[in-house]
Amino acid sequence: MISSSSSTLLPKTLLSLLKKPKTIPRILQIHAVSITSALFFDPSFAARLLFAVSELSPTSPAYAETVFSQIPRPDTFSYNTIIRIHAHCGNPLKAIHFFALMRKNGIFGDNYTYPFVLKACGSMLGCKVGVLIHGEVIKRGFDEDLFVRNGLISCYCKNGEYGLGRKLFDGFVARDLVSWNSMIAGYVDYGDMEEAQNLFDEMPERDPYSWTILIDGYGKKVGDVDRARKLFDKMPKRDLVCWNSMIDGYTSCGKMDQARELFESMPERNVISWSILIDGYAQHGNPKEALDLFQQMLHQGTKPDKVSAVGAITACTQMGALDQGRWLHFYLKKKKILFDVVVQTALIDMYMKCGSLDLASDVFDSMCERSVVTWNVMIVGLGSNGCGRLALEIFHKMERERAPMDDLTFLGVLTACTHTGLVSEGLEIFERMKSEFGIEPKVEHYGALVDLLGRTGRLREARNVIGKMPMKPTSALWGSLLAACRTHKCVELAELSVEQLAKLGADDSGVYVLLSNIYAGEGMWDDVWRIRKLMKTGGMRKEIGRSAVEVDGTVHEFIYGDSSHPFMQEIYAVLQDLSNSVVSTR
DNA sequence: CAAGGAGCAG
Repeated sequence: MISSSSSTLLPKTLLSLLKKPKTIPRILQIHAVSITSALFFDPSFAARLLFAVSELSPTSPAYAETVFSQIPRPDTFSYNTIIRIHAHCGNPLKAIHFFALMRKNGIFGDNYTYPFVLKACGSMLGCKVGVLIHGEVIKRGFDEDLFVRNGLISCYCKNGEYGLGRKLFDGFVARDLVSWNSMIAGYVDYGDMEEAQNLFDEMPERDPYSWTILIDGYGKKVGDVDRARKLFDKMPKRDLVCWNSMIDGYTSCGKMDQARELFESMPERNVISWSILIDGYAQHGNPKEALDLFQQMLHQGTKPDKVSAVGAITACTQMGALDQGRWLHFYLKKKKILFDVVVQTALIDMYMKCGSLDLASDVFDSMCERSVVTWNVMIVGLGSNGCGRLALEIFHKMERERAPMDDLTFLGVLTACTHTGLVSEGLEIFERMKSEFGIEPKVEHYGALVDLLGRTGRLREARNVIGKMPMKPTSALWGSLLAACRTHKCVELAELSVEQLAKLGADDSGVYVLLSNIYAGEGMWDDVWRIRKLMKTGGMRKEIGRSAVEVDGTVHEFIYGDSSHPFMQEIYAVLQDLSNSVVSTR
């Protein structure tokens, strides 16, 4: 038991306590005062503490940096430790930064340094830095070290230079399992399963890593999940990771039954196994099952992490299940699941799609860090809830804060403008999109522009947008022009749209229904009958419209023409009321 | 006086 400290502990005592990684978080908390004074009095204490922090899982890079800054004259070991932490936590730039700092201070590192640095290069910095490091490795005589050499292979392979990796691999006098595995992973990453399989067959011995690389490759890279399964069944010794990988192979191609079967027969599971399945159900249109599974996971005593939490939130979003979403939000807060940008963004999206603008805004306002996705979700959410002005406000806030934007930001703003009829504002932003923000409009943006103009009756301009856009117009573009023609009664452009849709092979029943409605509206009955006949001979049928909503935890489904819902009368009364009030506000 | 390279969820 760690006693709560009234007196200050000596650095030596603290260090002996820090030997057990599991208790470190508590020690950091309880003995914060002692640690501060130890940092002050014992010059080597910070270095030891830094190492202790690096052993934590999850590590806190921010805390590690604070500790690092307390080290008076960091040696190679301390630099290695801070570089390792950052490389491991996915901060490659930071890792390289400390590598550079080390060099600046006249320390050149040892053969322990390079594998960390190479990992950082491999993950995102590109192999140009890798090539530089390679030169450095040779210069310092570390090129005989297998750890370093394997690090180089993986760095090259992860940057698409698998040829360079292979050259290194072939030149090895000695290889170990990791050399083989790194090379095979390189081929799999590149999508060359044949070469990967060849190497795999040539291997003198294999471990679960080797098998998993191939299973994962067949399952996700090439979608040959049956081949992956054959390998899986042949494996002599299976570990947790390869089970998860196999399950993920099934979920990523939508074979949820097989995934579930495998999941049920697992000897042990971790939070990743649950997350894979939860997310799989959420991604493949079975959010109810995803939520059930999430509950099962809690029941079974597995603590959810950020990933599984996001999966469950997404499932709520898809079902429009506000109550369950709110409960989840509350639960995550209570259990102190880390709230990062991704989780919070998922919550905003959920609240928006459930129509709860206030709760969404609460989360948004409480965030100290926001990603592009966060802003986008906010803008899209406000727009689709009919608050175009508010969406524009968020966009302008983004501008003021110089937050990075992407194409989805603009798509969101344009759509928001369309829904609220803010034509001039939308046009202005479309103009500035390329000139000021340097973002090239895609087909979707032109589509939004056509919608924006079309819905307010500026059909000629909408048609000109389609005519002048730099890429080939898609069927969706003609479709929205057609829809606009229906609202604003323009037979000529409607016929043109249908003609173009037919050329693109996108003339489904809905298209002809629209056209015949337009004819009917203009009293052109001959044309109406012509279209109806055309539809009948073409074997087309109107698709049935349906929607679903959650109330008090129950999901209600509505199908066009179906009157089996117990509250049908009341529902229609409300609808009548709503349409009356819409008419009166116009 | 401690440490490194390869595989699974977003």
